[in-house]
Amino acid sequence: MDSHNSPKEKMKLLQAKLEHVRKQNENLRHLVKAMNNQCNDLLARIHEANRTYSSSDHHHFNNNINIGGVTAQVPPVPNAKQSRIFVKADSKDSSLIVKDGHQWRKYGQKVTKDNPSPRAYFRCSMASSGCPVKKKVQRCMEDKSFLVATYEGEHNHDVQCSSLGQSSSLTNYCSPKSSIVHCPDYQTTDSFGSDVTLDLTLSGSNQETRPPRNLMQVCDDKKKIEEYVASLTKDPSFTIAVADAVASSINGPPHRPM
DNA sequence: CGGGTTTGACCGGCGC
DNA sequence: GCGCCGGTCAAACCCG
Repeated sequence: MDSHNSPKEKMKLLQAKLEHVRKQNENLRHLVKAMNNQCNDLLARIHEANRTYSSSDHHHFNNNINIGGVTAQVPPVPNAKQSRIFVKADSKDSSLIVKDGHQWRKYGQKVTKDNPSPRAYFRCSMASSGCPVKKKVQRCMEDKSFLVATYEGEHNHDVQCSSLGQSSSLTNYCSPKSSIVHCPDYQTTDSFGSDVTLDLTLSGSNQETRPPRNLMQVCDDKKKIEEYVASLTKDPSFTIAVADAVASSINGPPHRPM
C-alpha cells in the first residue's frame, strides 16, 4: 500500500505523530491540573466538615487520605464497626437521605444538643432477615451542604440491586446529585483502616447514575482496579496501544455508531 | 390495604 | 437521686 514511503518519510510521519502525542500529553496535564484544583477545593470542604466533628465530639483526626498528592484528614471512628461518610447534598434539600445502594427504613428522628439539624435514624430494610446494620444521618452543622452518615455494623446480604426503581419511597439508589466521601473503618483490617474512597461526583453534573455499592465492595473494587492498573502499566503493549489511541484521537476521532 | 414515614413518648446511660 | 440526652418504640398518619 504505502510501499512508496521512504524511511525518511516514515520517520517524519512518526515525528509528527510524536509531536501530536506530546501536545495531547500537555493538554492532559492541564486537565489533570484542573481536576487537582477541583479536588483541592473539595478536600478543603471535607476538611472544614471534619473540623466541625473535631469541635463537636472531641475526636482527633489521625487518618490521612491522599488524592492526587493532596492530603486531608478524616475522623477516626471510635467503634471499630462504624464508618462515616460525608455526602455532598443540596443544602436546600431537607430530606436526610443518603443513597448508598441499600434499602433503609427510618425508625426515628431526633434533634440533638450540638446540632440544630435533626438526626435521622435508619435500620436496614433487611433487619427482619437479621441484618444488624443501622445508620444515622445528620446535616453537617457548619457546612449544610454536607450530610454526615454514620454506619453501624456490616450488612450480611448483598446490595438489593433487583429492587432498584421499584420502591420510590425507599432510599435505595446512588444519587447523581451527591458526592460521597467515604471513610470506612472496619474492624482490625489494616487494608481498610485508613482507606478512603472519594466519589467526586460533582453536584449537579449530569452524569449517569452508578450501580449501588456495598461499602466493603467498594474497597474490593478499588483493590482490583489498582491491580489492573499495575498490571496494565507494566505491559508495554498497553502503553503502545494508549499512545496509538491518543494519536488517532488527535488525527480525528472515528465516529462510531452507538 | 399494606408498607413506609412521622413524631411524641419512653427508656437507659451518664454526669453532677 | 435527679436531670439531661441520645436512641428506640409504636401509634397515627400518609401514600401508592
